[in-house]
Amino acid sequence: MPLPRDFFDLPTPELAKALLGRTLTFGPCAGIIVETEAYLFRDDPACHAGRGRTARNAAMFGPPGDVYVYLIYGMYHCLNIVAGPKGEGEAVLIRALQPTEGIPLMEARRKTQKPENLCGGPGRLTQALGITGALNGTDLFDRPGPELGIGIRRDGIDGPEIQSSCRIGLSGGKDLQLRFFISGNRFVSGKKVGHPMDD
DNA sequence: CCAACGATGGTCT
DNA sequence: GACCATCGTTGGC
Repeated sequence: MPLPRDFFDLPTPELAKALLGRTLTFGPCAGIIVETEAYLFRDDPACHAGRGRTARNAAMFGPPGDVYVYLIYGMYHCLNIVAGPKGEGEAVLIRALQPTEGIPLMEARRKTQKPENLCGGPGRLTQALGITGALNGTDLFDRPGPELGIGIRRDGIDGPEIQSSCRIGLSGGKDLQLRFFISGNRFVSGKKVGHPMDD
């Protein structure tokens, strides 16, 4: 079952937690979301939308459930789900998946067979699923076909135990506890930072 | 195991 | 020209 449109109306940090344990699909590949980060419009120096709308971040100002994809370090794409009230410019970064479907294709794209390295990181999971900037500004609901396009299903891990920590790879906003992940899941990235506080 | 570093290109000042 | 919401490799322990 795809998640309903109003599922994405939760406050952004709540949505970041609610997405954990759900299944992200793209084409023949799928995985369970095990790690996310929230980016807020207010008082968040790391948020791309924080200093106004530009060509790059325009998709962040769309309605919740839209997709925001950007290129980082000239070679990797990062996948976000737009959140918050429309126009606020908030989003949830998808940081890691537990691969469940289309694993041979992921292995070919990632050039590795090590399960933790297929989707364990924001750049890795987009590479494994074949997600590029072409998806920027699309949404999770209007699909070209039943098994095409990007979507999020309800099935996966029920009632996961969630932990939080500071976010990864930032210069500003390090004090905010806006990274969320499923406790003990081996596919979570950045285990160095995994010193969390409970939720 | 882990720290350091370079690749690589779009975006913004 | 500086800055990245990253990752793979390298070289040390």
